[in-house]
Amino acid sequence: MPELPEVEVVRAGLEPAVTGATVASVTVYDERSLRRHSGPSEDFVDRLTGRRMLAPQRRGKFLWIPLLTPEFPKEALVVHLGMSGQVLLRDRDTDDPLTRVRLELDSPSAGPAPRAPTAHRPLRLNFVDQRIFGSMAIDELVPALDHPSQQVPSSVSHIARDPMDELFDERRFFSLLARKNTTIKRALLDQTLVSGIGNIYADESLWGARVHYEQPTATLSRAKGTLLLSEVRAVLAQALAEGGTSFDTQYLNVNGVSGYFAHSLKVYGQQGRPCPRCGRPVVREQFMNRGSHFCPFCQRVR
DNA sequence: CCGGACTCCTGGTTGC
DNA sequence: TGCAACCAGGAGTCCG
Repeated sequence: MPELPEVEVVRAGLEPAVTGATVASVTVYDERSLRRHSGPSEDFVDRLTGRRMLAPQRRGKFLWIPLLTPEFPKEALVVHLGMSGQVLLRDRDTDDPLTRVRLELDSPSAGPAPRAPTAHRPLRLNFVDQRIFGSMAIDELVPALDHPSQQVPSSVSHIARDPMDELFDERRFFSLLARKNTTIKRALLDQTLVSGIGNIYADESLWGARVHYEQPTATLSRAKGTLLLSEVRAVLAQALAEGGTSFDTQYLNVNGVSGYFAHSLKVYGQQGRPCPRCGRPVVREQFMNRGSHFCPFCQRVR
């Protein structure tokens, strides 16, 4: 479900509430949500309980909260929302259906309620996930391959930087596009080439750049590639500014509020409706076992 | 290396 | 109205 803008909305929403917070207790309601954790759920609970949290970080669609140890942060709580995951910040007496993991926190300041003047207030973090494709895990932090003074969870180190990241390696991206024998939408969805893009924003960006999803990357001109990357950035930035895309209550921010970008979608889910540029009908085709939405007139393989 | 099939799941929507 | 089929923002593995 959630792509970069939605995950970033969650990260930013968590930041003021969890930075400096202490984990008072952890309850695992469904062990399947710990599939990516390398030990039993007791190990997950033990390694999280009593720890202090640092500022949440993100790479692509992966989110993590470094955990302070007496020495230095060397572990993090890694969260992936999968298709249907949510992180909700609640008062200590609020329940959410489909909560798979719950953390009770002592938060230093702000939360969903009006700011309390007291130094520490109780806060509940509910990890909600209908389909259980998302996960929580405690993972070791390792130096980032391209920037060893930064740390990333070991399970995230193979993920490329996202196109909004200052250290995104544009030269590497274009050189891989030129070298690989694949098509452009596959490449946009390949999180080891560029991260954060999912099915919605891939379709929206390709429409913006007038590129067909099956355009071979090797024959994509450098000018088109540059245009496409700028469309990706523009679409992600606008979606972030609008709080992400919510079709229903499947995606909500940490306060349970929907995003507005669904109103701005040009082709995703718009099959049969007129292309906003040329007026011809938007088409949906099956691709990679999911839908690809595009305008056959504006977007052609060339 | 590449692509397709298949896996992990639940619940809302669609269509007969 | 009832129920089955279909659909969904992701990502990993395996096999040919």
